[in-house]
Amino acid sequence: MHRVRFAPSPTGFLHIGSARTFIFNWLYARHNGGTMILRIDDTDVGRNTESSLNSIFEGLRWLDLGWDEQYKQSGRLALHSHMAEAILQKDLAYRDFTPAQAGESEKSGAQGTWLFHADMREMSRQESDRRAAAGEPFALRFRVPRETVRQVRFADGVYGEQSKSTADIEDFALLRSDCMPTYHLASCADDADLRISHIIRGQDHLTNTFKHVLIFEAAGVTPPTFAHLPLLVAPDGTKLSKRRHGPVVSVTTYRDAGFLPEAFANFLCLLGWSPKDDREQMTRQALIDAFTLEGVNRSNAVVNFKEEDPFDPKALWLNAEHIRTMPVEELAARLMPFVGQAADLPTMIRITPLIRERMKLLRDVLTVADFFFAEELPPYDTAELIPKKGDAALALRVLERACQVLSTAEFTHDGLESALRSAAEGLGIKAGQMFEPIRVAVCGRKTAPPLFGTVEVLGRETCLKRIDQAIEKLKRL
RNA sequence: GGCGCUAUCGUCUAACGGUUAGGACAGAGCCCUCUCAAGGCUUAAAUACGGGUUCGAUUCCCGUUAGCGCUACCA
Repeated sequence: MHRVRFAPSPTGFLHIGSARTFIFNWLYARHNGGTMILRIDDTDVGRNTESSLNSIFEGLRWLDLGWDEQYKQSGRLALHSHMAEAILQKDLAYRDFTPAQAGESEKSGAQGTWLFHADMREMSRQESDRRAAAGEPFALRFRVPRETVRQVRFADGVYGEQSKSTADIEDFALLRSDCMPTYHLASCADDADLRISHIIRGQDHLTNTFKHVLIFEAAGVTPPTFAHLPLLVAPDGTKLSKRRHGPVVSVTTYRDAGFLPEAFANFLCLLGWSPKDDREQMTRQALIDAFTLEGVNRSNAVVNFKEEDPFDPKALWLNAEHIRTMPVEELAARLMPFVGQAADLPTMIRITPLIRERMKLLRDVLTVADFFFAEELPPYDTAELIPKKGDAALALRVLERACQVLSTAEFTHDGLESALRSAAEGLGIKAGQMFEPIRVAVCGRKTAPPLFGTVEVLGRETCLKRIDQAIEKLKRL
C-alpha cells in the first residue's frame, strides 16, 4: 500500500516549493492508487502562527487536489515521547543538561564539526536519572555510535544510493528542554505510526535523512522509502525565500493574479520532472498517468521571475494554453470573480470566446474586455478614429455610413461582416479603413478583439450610441 | 571549515556509449489577417574545465571549478 504525506510547518505562508512538494506527493499517491496524507508539523510552538496555518489551507484549497487523511503533530505528542522514551531505555539516547544557549559559541568556534559534549554523553545513568528527577531541564540527544564508525545507508528514489559515515553525524536532539519533540523525532515517530511508505520531500532534507534512518533503526522500525526532490531556486541560484524574493514565492500571489490552479500545478510539475516525451501542457489526469519518481531529475530548477516581470514566462504561457483550451462556460465562470458585479454569467459566456486568446492571466479580462462592461467609454484621443491613409473627413464618412448599416444589418457575426464589407466597397475604401474607425468608436482603442463578434455582443443600441459619440468628437475637431 | 548533492541553449528539459545534441518558453524574421492575439514557417542559442576508460563519450570513472543543501533544543 502506498501512503505518502505532505507535512508543512505553519511558520509562513504556503510557499510555491511546498506546493510543488504537495503536488508531487499527490501525483504519486493518485498514480499508484495510494493514500495522500496532510500532516501539520507544528512542534515549533514559538514560531507557529494561526495566519500561516490559514494561508496553507487557503493555498491547498485553491490547488483543489485534496487529501485523504489529516493530522496535526501537536495532537500526537504522547506518541513522540513514547518513541523518545523507548530510545532512551535502549541507551541509544542520553540527556544533555547543557543550558540551551551555552554551547553555541563553543560549537561554532571550533573549526571541526561539532559532534557531542563528552561529559553529557558519558554521564552515568544514575546521575542522569537523579538530575532529571530533581527537575533539571535537559535535551535528549541521539547517541550516534562513536566506538565504531559505520556508513549509514539508504536508497533514494531520486538520488540513488546514499551513504554517510557516522563520524560525520552529530549527536542531534530528539527532545528539547521544554519536552517538545524536535522535527527529526516527531517526523519519524509519525511517519512510522502513520505507516508512511514513501517520504517525498525537498532535497534540503537529504542529509537529514541519515539521522532519520538512525532513528528508525533505534526504534526498531523499517524505514520508509525516501525520495528527495530538487529544489526550486531564484534566478540568482539561491533558495526561494519570502524575505529576499517577495510575494512571487507565495501561492496566493499566483491565485490572485489569475492563474488557473491546474495550469499552475502543471507548471510546477515541469520544474524538476518531465514526462520524457515532449508534452508540456498536461491535464490533471495526464499528469497522474505520467508521473513516476524516475521522471524526477536531480538538479535545482530556476523559477524565472524578474523584478519587472514577476511571473515565469513559461508559467504564463501554460496558463494561456489552459485558458484557451478549457470549455468556454467553465472559463467564463472562472472569470466572474475578476469582473465583480460588472457582468452576468450569460454575458460573460458570450464575451469569453472573443477574449480567451488574448489573455495570459484571468485578471487580464479587466484590460482586454473592459469596454464590454463600461456604461460610458473612457475618454480616448479623437485622432485614433482616423484610419490609415485617411483623414478626419473619411473617418466621419465611415462612421456615418456605419450608423446606417448597423441600424438595419442582421446582428450576427456573418451578417455584420458582409454588411460592413460591402459598405466599404460602396465607399470605395479598403475593408481595414472601414473597420478601424468603427473599432475605435466602439471599443475606445485600436487594439481589441475581432470586430464583428465584438459588435454583435455589444448590441445594436450600444454600438450606435458609441458611434454617434465618435461622430460628435470628430465634428468638434 | 566539515559532510552531502548537482552541473546540456538565457530558462524548463530530451537524448538509459554511436543523433546533423531534440522539444518548449522567451528573442529575431517571414506568412496569415479587420487591429491585437492565436496559428504556421524560418532563425539564433547548450553538453563548465582537465584527465582517464572505450573503436567511440552529453552519457561511465577521477580531479578541478562553480552552485546548492545540511552542519539549531527551526522545519
